[in-house]
Amino acid sequence: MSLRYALIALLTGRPMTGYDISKSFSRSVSHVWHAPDSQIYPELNRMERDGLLISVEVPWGKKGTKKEYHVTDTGLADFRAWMESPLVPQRQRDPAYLKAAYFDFADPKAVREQLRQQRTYWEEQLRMLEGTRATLVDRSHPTLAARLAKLDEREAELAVRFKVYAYDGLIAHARTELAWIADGFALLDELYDS
Amino acid sequence: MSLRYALIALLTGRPMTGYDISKSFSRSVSHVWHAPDSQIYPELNRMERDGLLISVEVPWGKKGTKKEYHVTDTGLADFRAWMESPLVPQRQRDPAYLKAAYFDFADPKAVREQLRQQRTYWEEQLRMLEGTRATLVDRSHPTLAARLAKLDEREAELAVRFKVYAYDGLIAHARTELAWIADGFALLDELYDS
DNA sequence: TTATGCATGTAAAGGGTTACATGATTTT
DNA sequence: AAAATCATGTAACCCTTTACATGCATAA
Repeated sequence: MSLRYALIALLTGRPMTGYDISKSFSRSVSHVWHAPDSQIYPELNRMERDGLLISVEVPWGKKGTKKEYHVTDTGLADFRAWMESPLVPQRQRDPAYLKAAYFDFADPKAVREQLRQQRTYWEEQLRMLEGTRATLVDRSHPTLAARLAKLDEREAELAVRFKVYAYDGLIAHARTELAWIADGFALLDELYDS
Repeated sequence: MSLRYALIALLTGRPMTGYDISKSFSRSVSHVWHAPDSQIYPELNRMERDGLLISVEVPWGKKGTKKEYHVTDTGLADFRAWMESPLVPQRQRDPAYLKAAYFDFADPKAVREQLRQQRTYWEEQLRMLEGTRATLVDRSHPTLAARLAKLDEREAELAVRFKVYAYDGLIAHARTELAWIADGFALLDELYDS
């Protein structure tokens, strides 16, 4: 059910087409939420049916049109209600920890290779998160900038600070993963090499 | 697909019934993986059909029997293959970060209440994780103890160290969440109270 | 004898992934 | 003229959740 709130959140910045949203979801927004096209378009239709969004037909090229989605008052009220509802704790289901607990079943070389892949992945994540964080701080992030234009300075300050706060959480998480991976290499050295 | 490997992992410790597994999944094992009864029993049947497990009928009470599942050689080979296969990075989809990025849409009082709930949840998680970690270190953890009985000291050392390593990752994660939550309270104080 | 625990599921619905499908528009 | 981008989906499958269903065994 969170997909629909991720969509409303995005659309509070500016009206977008399904395609725009899809692109956002494969770029910086994907740090906070991800969904493929095939999930986005049907959900937008359901949300319009439920009155959370309205679509406006906008000309595209010579003959075509595209649908730009706007958040309705109902949609915004729904979003606020969700924002204030208690957060259901996520169940642990990360294969990385499951695998780590049973590393003794795998060849140490294969384990090292996996740790290297994980390290590369999280280093890249961290780099992107820090890059996006910087664009939030200097207010150059496109979606954020669009939203800030509609707000006064006090409101803009809040919007920016909370987004930076969310990114700080993601960055801390990435750094924790990297530290754990480094510990993994050290453990392998201790258990197998010496 | 990881559920089946979580099940094999558990069953390498000792043969179990679906009920035993279900109980493990709602106790300490849930830190690493979680699944409800309704997912476990059908999956065990599919795994037996696929030759990864065999079930042995064991008497239970006067008339009844229960099915104890054992990992087959095929199952173990499959598990090892999975252990050495590359880890697919998990897509980010945690509502906590999504919400945090839009805290300006919610009433500060409601936000504080959510942070309190999150803090309580993670404090409890941390307490449980540290408790379980201790039972791994002193080898009193029941499932681990059962497995260690079948291993020599060198193998036992590896099994224990990797499990502790996995828990260290989970503990670091919980601490990172708690630090982030504390930062959230500080941010609210700064933005709304002074 | 009543409550708790042990044992094993089915059914329906929701959410997510992967693959496929199609056509217009803009850029090179 | 070809390639990249914009635009909008459908279909099938898989995994997970929630709710329901049933009955025996053992301990208080």
